Amino acid sequence: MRSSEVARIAGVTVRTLRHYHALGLLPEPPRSANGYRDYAPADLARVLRIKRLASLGFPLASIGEVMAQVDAGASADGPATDPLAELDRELEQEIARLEEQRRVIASLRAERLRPDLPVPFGQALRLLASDEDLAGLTEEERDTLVIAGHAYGADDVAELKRVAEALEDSLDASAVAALKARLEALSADAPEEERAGLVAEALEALAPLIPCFSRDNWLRPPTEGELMLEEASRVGMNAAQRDVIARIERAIESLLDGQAG
Amino acid sequence: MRSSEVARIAGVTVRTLRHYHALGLLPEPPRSANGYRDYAPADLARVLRIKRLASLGFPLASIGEVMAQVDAGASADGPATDPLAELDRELEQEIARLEEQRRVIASLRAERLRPDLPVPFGQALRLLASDEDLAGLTEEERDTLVIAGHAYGADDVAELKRVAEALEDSLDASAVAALKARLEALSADAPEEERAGLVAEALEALAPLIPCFSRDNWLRPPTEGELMLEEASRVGMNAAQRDVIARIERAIESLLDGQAG
DNA sequence: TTGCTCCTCACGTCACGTGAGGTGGC
DNA sequence: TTGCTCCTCACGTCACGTGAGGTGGC
Repeated sequence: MRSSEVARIAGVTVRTLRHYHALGLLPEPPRSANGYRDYAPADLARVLRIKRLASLGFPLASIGEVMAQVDAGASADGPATDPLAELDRELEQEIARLEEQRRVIASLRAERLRPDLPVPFGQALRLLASDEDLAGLTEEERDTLVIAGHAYGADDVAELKRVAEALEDSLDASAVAALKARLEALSADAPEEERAGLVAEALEALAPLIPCFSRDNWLRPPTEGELMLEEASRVGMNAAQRDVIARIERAIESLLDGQAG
Repeated sequence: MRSSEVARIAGVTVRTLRHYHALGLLPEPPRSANGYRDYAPADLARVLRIKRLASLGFPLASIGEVMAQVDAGASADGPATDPLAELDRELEQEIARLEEQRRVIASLRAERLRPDLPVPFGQALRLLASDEDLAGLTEEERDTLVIAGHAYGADDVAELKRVAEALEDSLDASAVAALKARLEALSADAPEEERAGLVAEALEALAPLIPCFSRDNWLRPPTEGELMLEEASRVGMNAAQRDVIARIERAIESLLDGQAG
């Protein structure tokens, strides 16, 4: 019979038959006088077997072997490596992967988190910033958050959450906003007096948070990701602004270091 | 920074970065004097965002749009078509497909059926033939079964099961085997007398099964698959054998046709 | 000169889909 | 001559992996 008949009856396309030929899964039938392929019922049967095994999830590359094993009568001797069992394990793993994706998606949707941030980081962020805060971020701030989301480990996120809880009742939001505005307005050639003032006021405002900070997190050598995070957070800052930030960080570090002694 | 740094920190390969460039997902950074790409923190952030969205299951081709939608602040206006919801539906369907495959595999394993036959057909076959029967099939017989498995619909399988049940208590297995042997031994030039005798004896032996046969199944016009099935079942038979089979079938058909009147 | 890092093609993967361009029987 | 069916390349899909072959700074 013609290729189109085989294809129609088997429910595949002619191209599929060619593909099976190319893979060596289906033998090339003899040609009739006009060069058309002339298939026998055995070829149809083989196509049907291939189709069924493929529908179970076997890759075509392994179906030849599976069919040979079935034909050899894998029933009696108890096959050393059961292809069905192996395939089942793979399907199980694939399903587990997809279900994990769905769980993450469900969390993102339920908590209205940014889908391009890790869920735990996004949750911590929720405690620190309102929807409007997040909507009003500059591109640089958003990129910094994305890099932080990647660089922060579980302990960093825990620290973030502690800070967030402390913030709720101990911090004066308008004071923080005022400090942030003054830092942004700081010109590159700001005098030492102005810088030192900013550092001191910032440390005073941050004082209630110091106990939340983790000595481990602050004093261990930074990872590559954390270095990139610092770089990202300083994009667009001038020398004076970087100086002030660095001095605040060093002050916090020495406070934490002193705690231990 | 260099491409290898970005790749290492982001946990991808340099080739992946090139791929994102080629897709237009990641802008080409400026080159330094030696022609090396010089990435900014914003590029790292973009790679991280792409990676995370890809890990959720978004195809790369749609991630550009998803990121734009996230940046546009899809939070306030309630996005007309939520990409996360759509993705979740697709994942759900994919999981359902894989679970169906696992269910079929579980049936095949539990009932020790041939994995290249449909489960219901294999179950019916189990009632008709023992493991040894199936192991002793010729290639032609096996191919015929495979094609039958595909050609038979639910009603054909039901008929098969009725026949199997009737067989258990009403049929003489040795008589059937003897008839089969005589048919196989029939020479192409067998005289009419011998043929007619075989037809009559076969009909007598099959008599208890006639009530199990479905008038609908036997008298409706055959499908293409059924025609191929008949062709497959006659592979290797000579003219006399085909004649005998055809006469048995016609006799059964006229019996069933008569039932209705 | 020997490594190391970067660069640009370009083919391979998986199971086919989809033309493109040509031929034989009605 | 016009359709219809078959044929053989051969590129495209998806997200990169994997060389191949060349270059620049130590």
